[in-house]
Amino acid sequence: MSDSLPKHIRKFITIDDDELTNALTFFRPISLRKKENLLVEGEICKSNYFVVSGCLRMFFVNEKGVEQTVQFALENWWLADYTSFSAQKPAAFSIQAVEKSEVLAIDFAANETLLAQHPCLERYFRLVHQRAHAAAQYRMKYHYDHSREELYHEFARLFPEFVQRIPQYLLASYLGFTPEYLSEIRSRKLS
Amino acid sequence: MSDSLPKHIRKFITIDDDELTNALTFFRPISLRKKENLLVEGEICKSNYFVVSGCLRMFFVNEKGVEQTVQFALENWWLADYTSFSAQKPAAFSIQAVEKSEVLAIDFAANETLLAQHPCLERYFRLVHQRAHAAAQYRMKYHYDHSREELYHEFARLFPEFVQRIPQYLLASYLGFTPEYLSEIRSRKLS
DNA sequence: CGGGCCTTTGACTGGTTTCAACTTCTGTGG
DNA sequence: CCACAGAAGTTGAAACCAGTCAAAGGCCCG
Repeated sequence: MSDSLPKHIRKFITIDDDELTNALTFFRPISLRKKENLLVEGEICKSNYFVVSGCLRMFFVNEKGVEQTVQFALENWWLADYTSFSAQKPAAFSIQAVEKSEVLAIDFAANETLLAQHPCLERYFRLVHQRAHAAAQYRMKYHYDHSREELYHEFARLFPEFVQRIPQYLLASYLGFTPEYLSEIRSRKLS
Repeated sequence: MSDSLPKHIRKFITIDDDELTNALTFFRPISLRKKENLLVEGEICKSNYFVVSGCLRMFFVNEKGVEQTVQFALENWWLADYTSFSAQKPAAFSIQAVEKSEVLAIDFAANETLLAQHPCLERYFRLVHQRAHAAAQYRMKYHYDHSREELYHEFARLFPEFVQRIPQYLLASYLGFTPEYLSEIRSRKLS
């Protein structure tokens, strides 16, 4: 198993070696090929996923049958449909690997046991969710504050390597517009 | 002090009376008139706020000088600029009372002490942030899935009493469009 | 009773979508 | 290693959703 999760945990809390080692036994490694699914809309989101390497995306299919990407998760990010995971009820989203990926999964029940046995991890997950909450507030601000075209330029400025890494139609989907329009924006910028 | 916070805490965790009573001493009650500010953009978000009664909103001022509301908080919701609160750096948002409100505030330093003395509250805040994170995922879905007009009808269907309670221009701001357009939507529905 | 804020209405504008056709890239099997 | 099929990206024209601006009307609160 990679050591990226223990390293990530220690960025947020202090925890001794024995307890950390034991905690890690609750996680299950999963290897994914490109486009392989971890969760399909309508199923129950059984696990919370930590990305060791690669990239996941969460999406849903809208009324017109088009896939709308709502979130990406790169290395060291957690991802799940938390409404589904928390209540163990059907998910509104699907989760899929954008590229070949390694993730660590923790099931709902294992998660409860883990936190009961190692209460110090409550703090870790509190900080992880608080950070995600903060990020969601900023993300809403970006959407309110910018036109679609500006969203693209902002995103490309903030995450230039990521823009290279993923296909354009996924980026367009994430930013909330059509691949055709993204194509137009890009050609405009070149001239 | 109202008992709404202890009740809320006990919806999420079990905690004995003494510990809960002591924990409550860390919070400071604040009364707000309509339009009174708790936080102004550029200041540091010193506290996390729990709404006992009334309604808060978080907003920023865009390049055109227009206030954009990104979030409301009703009874039993927590609100803060969590980027600013976590790092104690200048806020990107302002927080203001929409109507006469009673809130409980906990300062950054008091929050750290509270959690150190009462680690069981890490779980409470973990669950609160996880719920907020889940809500943010659904909110993004709504924005991707619906036109502006549909957003209004969905919102009015889900929170009819709230639509009555707040002025239209704030609702328009929250849904991401202009008061003029909201007015047009409403007149269309009547005929 | 008055003033200012909120809401409504209408004409015009433009950013973005839709649709369809075409080109380029990618990967998989022969 | 090449060929080919499907996926991804580009281009352009027409349509539309929603914003902007300006002006008038309603309503709350002092």
